[in-house]
Amino acid sequence: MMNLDTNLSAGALPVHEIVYQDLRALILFGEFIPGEAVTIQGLATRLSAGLTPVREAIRRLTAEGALSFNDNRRVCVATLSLKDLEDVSFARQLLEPKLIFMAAQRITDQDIAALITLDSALDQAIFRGDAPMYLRLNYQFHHQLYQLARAPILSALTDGLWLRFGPSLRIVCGRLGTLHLVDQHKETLLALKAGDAQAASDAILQDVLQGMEQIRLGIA
Amino acid sequence: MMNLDTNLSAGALPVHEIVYQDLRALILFGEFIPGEAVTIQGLATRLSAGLTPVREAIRRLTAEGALSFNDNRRVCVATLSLKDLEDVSFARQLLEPKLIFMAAQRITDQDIAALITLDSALDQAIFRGDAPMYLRLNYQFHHQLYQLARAPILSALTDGLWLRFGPSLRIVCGRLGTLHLVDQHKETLLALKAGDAQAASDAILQDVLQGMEQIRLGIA
DNA sequence: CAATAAATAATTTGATCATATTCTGTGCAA
DNA sequence: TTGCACAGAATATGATCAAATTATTTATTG
Repeated sequence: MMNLDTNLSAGALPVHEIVYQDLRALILFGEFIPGEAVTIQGLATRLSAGLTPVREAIRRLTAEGALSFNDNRRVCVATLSLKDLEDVSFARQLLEPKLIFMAAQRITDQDIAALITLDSALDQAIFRGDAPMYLRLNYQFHHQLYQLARAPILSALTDGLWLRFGPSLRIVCGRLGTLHLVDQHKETLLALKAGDAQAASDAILQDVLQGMEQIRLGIA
Repeated sequence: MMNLDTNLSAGALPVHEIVYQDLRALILFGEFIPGEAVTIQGLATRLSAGLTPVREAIRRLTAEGALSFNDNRRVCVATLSLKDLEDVSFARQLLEPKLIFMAAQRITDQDIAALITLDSALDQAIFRGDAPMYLRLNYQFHHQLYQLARAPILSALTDGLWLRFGPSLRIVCGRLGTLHLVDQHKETLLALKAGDAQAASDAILQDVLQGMEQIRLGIA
């Protein structure tokens, strides 16, 4: 007899995929401390999964630089040195404006409306001091723009960079209230509405620089 | 009694690591056709390994964009569209010169000597028409330079790009004899010897452009 | 005797595999 | 065309063994 819980054809995701996404989110939104040990069995228990799927998810995130595989064969959350951060920052400065430039050329009014909604929610989260939500929405804002660029490889590269500094975001959370910065998202949205790809690209560059600087202050 | 085959303390690599490296090399040096199906069991047999380690290696290479995970849950060697190639090329043009610039600032005479040896072997391979060896040595030449830059994150990003166009290199092999191009490796080495980081960086950019163009011609 | 070092035991964790289950596509029959 | 059975493949689990860490005990030395 067919198990009723079984995922049927359409939206069925393998467990290793789900574990990957869950673990990815945990890392991306500062739920882990940089350098923290990650055990296979621990994750299997925490996420109610078998060892093999967890193992697969861990290898994947290791390949993306979110986790590091030690000589002991143990895995821990990657740490980000100041030097590393500069490299991440360098790459983001090159990739992200390009992506936004590409996105700007094919963005629709509907897309822009969605981004505005997202950005409003983001403002709310800051106002409420809801750090976890802020981190999620801020990532989403950028991620949505990457998607619009229709450049899967560049998107993947840039997305991957977030995993590098994700664990360090935990520190930024504390500063949430003290962020009295020029809101580059608003600038970006204005440029997008005006159809000015270069201005949007420039605004995002400023946003990236601001973001990277916040992290630098955090880990310095 | 102790199994004699057992890997002992020192240089023991887990099977999943070995499988990863083997599979990576197969992909990187054009042993697979773009789009070719890759089965877990097939690889396990081919590489004399169990299913779990193979599975882990596959997930890792999927994360790096060398393999693609279909909706069917089947895995195949990633294909590279012209659009994809442009993105890879864009990223390489930004990252690789930077890496070589960094490398040039800390390179030693000994390092340069090693690169010259490598490059000579490369010339020999071209002369002999030994395509597989050419591919390996060409990658090694670049990879060595990445290492010298001491920028693990940028190196990893750039290394990852090779996996994207690796499967397409198979086509370049046929042209080996017809490559009457200015040898940018020699230019790079001269600049490195002269301690001119900018010139080395420029020379590598030319090499990247040449390489990407060869692939473009191949897949067009 | 106290303090440190060495050895050993216990526990945790990782690696791998054999096996059972589920999924996907295909061919056949109604 | 639709439904159903079958083969090939992927998925997932738990068992088993090996390696590494931690805790404990014992020995040694000043």
